[in-house]
Amino acid sequence: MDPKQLLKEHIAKTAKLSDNEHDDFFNYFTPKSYKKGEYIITAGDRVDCEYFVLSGCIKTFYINDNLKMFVLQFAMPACWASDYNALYNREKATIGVGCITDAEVLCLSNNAREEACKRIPQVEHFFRARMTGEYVASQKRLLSTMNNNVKYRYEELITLFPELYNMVPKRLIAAYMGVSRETLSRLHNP
Amino acid sequence: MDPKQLLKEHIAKTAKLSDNEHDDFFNYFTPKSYKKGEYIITAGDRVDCEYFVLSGCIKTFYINDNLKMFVLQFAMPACWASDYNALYNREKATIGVGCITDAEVLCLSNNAREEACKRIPQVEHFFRARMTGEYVASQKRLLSTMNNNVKYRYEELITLFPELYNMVPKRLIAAYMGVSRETLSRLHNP
DNA sequence: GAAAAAATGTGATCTACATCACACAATTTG
DNA sequence: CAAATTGTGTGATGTAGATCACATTTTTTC
Repeated sequence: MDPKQLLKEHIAKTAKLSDNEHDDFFNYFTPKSYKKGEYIITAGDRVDCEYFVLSGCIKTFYINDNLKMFVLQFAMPACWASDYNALYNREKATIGVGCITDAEVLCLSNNAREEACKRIPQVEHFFRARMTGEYVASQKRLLSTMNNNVKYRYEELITLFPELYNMVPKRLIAAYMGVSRETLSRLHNP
Repeated sequence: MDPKQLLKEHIAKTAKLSDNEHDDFFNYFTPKSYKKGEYIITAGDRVDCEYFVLSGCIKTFYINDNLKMFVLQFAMPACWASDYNALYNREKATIGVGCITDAEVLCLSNNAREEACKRIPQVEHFFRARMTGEYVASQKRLLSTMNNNVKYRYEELITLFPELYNMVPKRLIAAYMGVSRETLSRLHNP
């Protein structure tokens, strides 16, 4: 789909932008393309942008001291990704962002977002709604992690996002659920 | 501390309200008092308000089908608490809110917040910043849960919030970490 | 301040998942 | 298309934390 249209429909779910305002807002973004396997943010980087996914699939992840990876998010089209702690608090990245497939994104810098929020109240409203939604989703995931076993959570995930089953290697899905790839593999034949 | 002043200083960390604007905003709140053990929100309720804690300690929690409780948050003074999923999406509460000690709060209804956000841009800015912060914190907690063992997370929690050690029963701290009270108890003498 | 209720400690046993090890399959690369 | 790389399946074994059971301590209530 046309990038501008995808963004417009995404925003329309929570905020009301006039066509002029949307044109205005859209100009704050810059498009970029990445190849499968490329990294958009690597731990230690200065983080300047958040990324709105147009096509492909992107992961955000954390790697601990033992080099074990945890996936925070699989970002499909019309999702946003970045290291928000680093972005908002001007700290170095501890979260990485990488491409699971070839991907196109729209980049929005911290400064651009803040300026757009100041100039266009409905843009600030949109980002408030977005962050509220992310917070609620993150809490739900935390609860599900504490409450349900691996099998249940795996089926929950694949039911919610069937695309992931073929698009994403199982070891990354295991890393999303915080279990070893062996354990995930053993769910089929118990 | 004076409720108005506590709220003012809390907001000042992320938004700039003139004294007039703050007076205006403050009028949207209504104060309430609760006794230790009382519930502010019970699962199944219609949720109309979020709560800004003035004094005491409040928990937000989820109870699963086996009646096992998980604590999402210990809200101390200058923290906010509610079931945000229910509040924003006009659904019935699945998260409860209860008082660990006697507590005083300021209630802000959904309508009041939205009206204040519309009329006072810096109020909308404040809530955006707040939700961004909550999202980042929630992700950090998820990572810590997947990455660290109980002992580490317990010490992390008590280091960050030493008040909890004496104020909150250990079984609730266990419920916050998603482990049994027995396991928490065994951390002392391993 | 005695009785009841709630919270905590501690042993014994069970279990979901981790880790290690290696075979096999699929995908990428030159 | 052959070789190298990356991903997946599966057995054997180890372990953190759950669960059950009961004793002890602390707090609440009348």
